[in-house]
Amino acid sequence: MIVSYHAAMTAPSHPRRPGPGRPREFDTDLALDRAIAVFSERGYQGAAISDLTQALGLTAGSLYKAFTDKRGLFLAAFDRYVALRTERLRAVLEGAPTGRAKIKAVLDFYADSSHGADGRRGCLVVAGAVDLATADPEVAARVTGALHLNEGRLAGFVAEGQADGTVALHLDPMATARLLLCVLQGMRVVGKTGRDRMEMAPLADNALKLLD
Amino acid sequence: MIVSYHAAMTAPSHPRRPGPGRPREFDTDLALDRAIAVFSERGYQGAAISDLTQALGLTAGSLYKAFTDKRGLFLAAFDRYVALRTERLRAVLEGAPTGRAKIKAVLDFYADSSHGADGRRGCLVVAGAVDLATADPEVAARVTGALHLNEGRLAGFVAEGQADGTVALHLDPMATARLLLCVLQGMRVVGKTGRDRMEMAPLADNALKLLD
DNA sequence: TCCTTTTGGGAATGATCATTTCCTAATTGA
DNA sequence: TCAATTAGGAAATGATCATTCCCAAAAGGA
Repeated sequence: MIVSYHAAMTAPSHPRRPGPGRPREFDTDLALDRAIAVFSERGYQGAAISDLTQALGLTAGSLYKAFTDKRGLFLAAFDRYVALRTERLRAVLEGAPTGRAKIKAVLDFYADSSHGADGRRGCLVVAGAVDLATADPEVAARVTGALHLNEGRLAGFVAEGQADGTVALHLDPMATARLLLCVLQGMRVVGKTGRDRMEMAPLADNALKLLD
Repeated sequence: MIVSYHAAMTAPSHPRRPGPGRPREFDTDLALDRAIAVFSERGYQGAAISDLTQALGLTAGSLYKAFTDKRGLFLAAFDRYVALRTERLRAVLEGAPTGRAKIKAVLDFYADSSHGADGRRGCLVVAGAVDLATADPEVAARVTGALHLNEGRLAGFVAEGQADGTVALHLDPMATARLLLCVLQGMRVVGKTGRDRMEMAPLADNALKLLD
């Protein structure tokens, strides 16, 4: 019997329809949250099933019944990671009135995610890019998709800023968005070496110069 | 008998003193060049010894006699990678007269390394950061060292640009260097998803706005 | 020439890993 | 209440992996 004292990190997936059979005793989202941490820290091949069963509090049998595969678990964790980050980003974006303010919020969000223990843990998209982009076409497609999603969001904010007068008109929204994307992903790489807030936070403000 | 048709990628390591015993039949630097490619593409744990022996054209016995360990091979490949990149960077820097021109050269160099097949292959420093930064303190120290080396170089160029009038004086050299470092490492991550030159090259010019 | 040393090569080894299997338990639906 | 279905659990399995061992070969030094 597994008892979850901590709820999942929010963003519940589609609730399971009851159906026949013994009900699942663990919270899938909570398990995926922990899988995200293990895969982010150790990489895909560096995360052994025994590491995962221990971190998720599951036996190998339950893990395989729920997620088919180590690869299936990674894909589920990846999808949840992207959904979770998207939701947190949306929350952070709520107060931002202008295109520039939205880009500032995104930069702050990534600077915050890239320092201290969270920074050391790293980004699952980056881990997927490094460990599986050349070996697993389906993971590669998801990594590409996640980056393009981000790039598109940023391009939208640049265009929005150009419309509201907070971003220079001479900039190419796509090229600027791609550069901002590099700044964000670069923060995640640099953050893996353990930087503090004093080092990362100022990057966000300085990067805004790219919008002038 | 192993015959090397291609010389190593330049930057020979310290030549081996002859000593007694059967002479080594393979070129250590060439072998390391190939190990760099395998580790960069597949990550540390994703690169099996059988992958490495095949790519290096060595048997497991020879590999272990020369490099002790899989870890030892990775460390040797890492050191060679950093040395090789440093030398190529130095070459690219030769024609650059001002601080700004040097930073432009660095950005161009990374944009070039991050597109096409080389971009897909990826950066060994990024791979080390993702796969081993939390698990292997010695590798973590080398990754940190490589990034700090780069950061310090960039800070020097910023200060140089401030002295020669090509970089704005109000900028903090360290903070600006750290932001440029994020741009560079971010290019390497984004490049893993297979971007072409048209996408990556303009990033270098646009990033120069950070120096105004 | 012979001894020492180091390498090349390939098979053997032992560990680790991902996955499966089998049994028990807990549900739903009839 | 019973059949069908699904989950929990732990041991077993088979594959893969990193590493070692052993032997033949190629050098230097005495």
